[in-house]
Amino acid sequence: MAKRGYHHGNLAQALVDAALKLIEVKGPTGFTLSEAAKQAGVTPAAVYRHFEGREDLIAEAALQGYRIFADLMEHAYQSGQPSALASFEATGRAYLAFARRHPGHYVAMFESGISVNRTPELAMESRRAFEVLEKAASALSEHIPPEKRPPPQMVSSHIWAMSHGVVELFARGSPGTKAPFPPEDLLESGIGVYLRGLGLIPPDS
Amino acid sequence: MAKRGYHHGNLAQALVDAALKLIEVKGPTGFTLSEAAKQAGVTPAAVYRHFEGREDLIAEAALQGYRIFADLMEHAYQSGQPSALASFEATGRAYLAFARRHPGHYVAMFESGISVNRTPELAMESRRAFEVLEKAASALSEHIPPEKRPPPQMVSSHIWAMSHGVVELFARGSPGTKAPFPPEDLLESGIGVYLRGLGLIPPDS
DNA sequence: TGTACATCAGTGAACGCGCGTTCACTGATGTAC
DNA sequence: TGTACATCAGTGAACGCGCGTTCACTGATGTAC
Repeated sequence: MAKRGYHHGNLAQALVDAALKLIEVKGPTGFTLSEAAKQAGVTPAAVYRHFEGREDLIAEAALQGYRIFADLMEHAYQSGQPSALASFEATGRAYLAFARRHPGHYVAMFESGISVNRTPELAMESRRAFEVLEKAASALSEHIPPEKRPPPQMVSSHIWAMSHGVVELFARGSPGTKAPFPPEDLLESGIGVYLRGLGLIPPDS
Repeated sequence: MAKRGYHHGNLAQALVDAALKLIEVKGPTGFTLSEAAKQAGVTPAAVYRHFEGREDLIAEAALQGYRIFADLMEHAYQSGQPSALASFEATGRAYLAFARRHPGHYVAMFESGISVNRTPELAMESRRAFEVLEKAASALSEHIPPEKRPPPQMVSSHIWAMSHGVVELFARGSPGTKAPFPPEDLLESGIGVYLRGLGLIPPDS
């Protein structure tokens, strides 16, 4: 990162970092290639030495986000072992923690409009992340009597939806929406009620 | 709407409609004032006879969306009366139905970046919509023993989050995300599990 | 019913702007000998 | 260790574009008499 005069040293990553900062601050719309270049102390043309163009730069930011996200989810899953319930709850918390700690990445991944099928690598990393959630849901399902057991993919979809909804509506400075509760509490309690509904937590705990 | 030569007749609404169509098709980013004007068969400058500018046009589209949304929610709430449970479930379904039937409005309201506090009218209509959800949650809470009753606003936040998450992740042609289940089923079942978790539906139904 | 005129709702040309992208270039770096 | 040279990673000027917005204008509409 040390600037050595003419050559930058690590421009590619500096551009990604600048892009992430811009996306975080000004939204996916506010990001421009020129501004990111300026932020990195470089001419817009220099970007083309490292990326194919604007879209490609966002895609790289998203890819790095999915990598961090998947790692975080996997780590959270492991941390709850061998309890299926603890693992599941940990991944839910990890989702929100990621969104809060890496808002630029989160927006690049979910709101920038880039398709996860843009490159095989991107598709792979996003699958890796969500497979953790599905695996956690699957293990959890084992504790439900088969006749009233919903498909694990449905369970993971529910949790994903609630997590994403909490992030979008309450965790960000969403315009004009004041959060009635801390997002962490909201997600925690929401998942709690949900798990109780699955019969996995005693009704009066 | 009939075009009477020089004068348009109902240009303001035609512009809103064009904006909604554009937002629906090309996302909140894809919308431009010029394009909307062209769509309506009019010069960009003509827009300024009816709106203060680009933002004002989006705000009007969002306002109309909140009006429809609030009406729909209120109607759904009424339709479930006098059962608190039926009312609650109906409002959840109405949320998703609105998002599907009015995708342009939905995006203008929740993804265009316009603040709900932009005008008092906008703030009022959005409050009206979400107060229905809170009222439904409140009535529902009456059926829960006080000592294990969560704050109604928390319950409505949970449902709002899950609804919004389902819409964003599974109901739209979200890039690269294939829906594992129909969004309607996903939301219905998710709310079902949640209500069971609140003890409002018998565990084995 | 017919005419004069004020009001209204458009036009079309022009603006300044920042954007993404291209191109020939050049200064810095690193390697072969 | 020193020099020649290929490669690399930047520059800076230029482009065409569509954007939002402004302005003086003009044709259409509707009303008073």
